[in-house]
Amino acid sequence: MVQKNSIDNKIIIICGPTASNKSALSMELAKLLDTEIISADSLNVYKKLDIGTAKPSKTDRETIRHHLIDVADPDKTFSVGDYREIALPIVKRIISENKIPIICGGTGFYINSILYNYSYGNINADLNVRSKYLELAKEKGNLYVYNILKEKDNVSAEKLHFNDVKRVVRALEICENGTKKSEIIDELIPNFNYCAFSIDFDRDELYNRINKRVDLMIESGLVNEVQSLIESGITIDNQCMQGIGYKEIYGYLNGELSLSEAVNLIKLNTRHYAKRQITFFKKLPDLVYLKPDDPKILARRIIDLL
RNA sequence: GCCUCGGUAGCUCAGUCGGUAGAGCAGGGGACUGAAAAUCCCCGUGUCGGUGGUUCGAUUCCGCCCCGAGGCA
Repeated sequence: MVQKNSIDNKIIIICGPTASNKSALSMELAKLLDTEIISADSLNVYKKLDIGTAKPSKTDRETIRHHLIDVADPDKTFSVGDYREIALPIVKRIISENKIPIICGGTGFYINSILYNYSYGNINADLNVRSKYLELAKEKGNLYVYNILKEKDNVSAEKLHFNDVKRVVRALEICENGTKKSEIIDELIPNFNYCAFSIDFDRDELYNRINKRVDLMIESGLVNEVQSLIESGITIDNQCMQGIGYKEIYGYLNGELSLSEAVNLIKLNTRHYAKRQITFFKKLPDLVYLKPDDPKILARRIIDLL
């Protein structure tokens, strides 16, 4: 066990692209620090999505307490707001027990919700507003909807591309509820004294790891997992089915793709996703990049750095 | 052996009536305030198979050669 010094408000963040060994590192670290892990992953929150989300194993979860895993049913929507509402109290509780919480995950958007007091306009998702504008965009084009936003909140519109329909619609959603997105002024000061780490694989190596991992998921029964989700009534319209690995296998089971086409697509989409994650995390201040190594060694190194 | 069609970006291909070339995909970079594994934006120099010839100038026309696909013997 490692001596705990002044850990006021201290948290550890293990982030970075998919397939970079974050979970293994967090496990080692949690063991050494005798603490708990808070997952920051937009699909780990869903029950029944295990293989395709590379969810931590039962054994790992019995050894170290994990949070924000299996907190939503697959037919439900889930948002950053939901995430923060559950995660923040847990982080605070662990700190109050004089331990250092470990946030581990690849969803930078979720990590930010813990780190900063984003208000998100304090407005919930409004499915009616969304579908209204989405349909309008389909009928009359993205630019048409964008121009509506321009009238209602020009400042926000200026910051968005007219094709970025989801963000345009979200901005309109905020308008419909009285405020303007551009009037949100959040002071972005970290809530915690954080140390953030990411394992920095060479791009080629990371992509190899991704390809192998996808093959492994298929071997482990991803197709069956998707099949049983479908049998339980989940469709492509459910939010969780937007997950990489799920939408492609859905396409295969639907007869739109051959299995090998689906698998190749999963690999491709995962690579693209990893690249987006890398870009996102570049903006996290003071992120420490670790050279790839055995998780136990990396965990030790992190403790030395604390 | 003869005939035909190909050989252009990592891949699939377009194109230049002769003035050294451009799409999609891959790949790279970026954005990100309640869908984020989502959504969106930007980035294209490559002995135009090789070699001779014609020409002010050839990837483009002509000859020969090499490679691939098909056809006839």
